[in-house]
Amino acid sequence: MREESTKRRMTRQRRIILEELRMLRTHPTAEELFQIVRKRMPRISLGTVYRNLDVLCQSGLVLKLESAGQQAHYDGDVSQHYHIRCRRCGKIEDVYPEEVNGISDPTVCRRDYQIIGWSLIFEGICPDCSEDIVAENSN
Amino acid sequence: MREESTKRRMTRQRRIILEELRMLRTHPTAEELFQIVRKRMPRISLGTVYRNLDVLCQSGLVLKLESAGQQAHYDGDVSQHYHIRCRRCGKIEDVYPEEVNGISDPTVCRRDYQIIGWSLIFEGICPDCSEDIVAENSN
DNA sequence: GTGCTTGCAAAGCTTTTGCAGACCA
DNA sequence: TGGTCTGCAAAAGCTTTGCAAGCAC
Repeated sequence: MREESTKRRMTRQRRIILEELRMLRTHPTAEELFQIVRKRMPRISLGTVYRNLDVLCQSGLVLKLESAGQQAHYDGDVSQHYHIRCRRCGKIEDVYPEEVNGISDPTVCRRDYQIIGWSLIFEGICPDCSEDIVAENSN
Repeated sequence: MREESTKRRMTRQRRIILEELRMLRTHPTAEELFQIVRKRMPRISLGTVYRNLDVLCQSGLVLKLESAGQQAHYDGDVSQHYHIRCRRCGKIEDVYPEEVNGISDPTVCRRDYQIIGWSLIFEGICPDCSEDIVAENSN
């Protein structure tokens, strides 16, 4: 069965979540963003924040920074840039392309951090799944 | 109070977990590795697998792939390489340095995948935490 | 009016932890 | 023998989901 694309609606909740996230220079968790949005919409629920962040990610308007086992962080800036995470407090900050001098020598990226390591992860659709998707859509 | 370094023991469980992980070319979750190790040690518990993977990561013998979706994945190969994750099935595969032609043009990384994006995450200790650590150790 | 979305609360999943007994060095 | 480690089970923490009412289009 072909998956129909769902018609999204720009609800007040969705708009405010996006607005607030874009105003932040930090990369809040869903919970943190919930606390912020709550000031403008006291009755909004955490579940709604999660649902909307998910929709916004799928639309490409928001970036989800996943870190397994812990809380995901969200980024309202989808332009090309990288991140640095503090292994102790979990805070995530931006790293801009001009700060990085190549993946083979990434130690010189932010002078104020003690760099321990880095990871480069590509995202895509594997050959098996590509086949499945084609099969699904040919029904 | 200064943290004393703990004396680690190479128990049968720890050894087998490391052995099995090193034999795999995949990057299993704790649960998956648990199922594998279980065949050799039927009474091992999932908690033990988690605890040992944590110890092995701290020793630098194992890599924890956190930014890899919901569950953490573990890698027994700690030599320099990158990863690619399928956004549909969650599978993680290796990407070797020679396949990557620079972070500004990462689309040419694996011909058999449809690349959607990539992320570069640095890990370190932020300035605030560095201060805290110094303060803690000066007691 | 249709059907996507919300608030609320409960459920689900992954990971962590407390404890008593077991085991490595 | 001492202190680390294990198995078991319960707890913790983050995220998802079911449902009836609400709202965007």
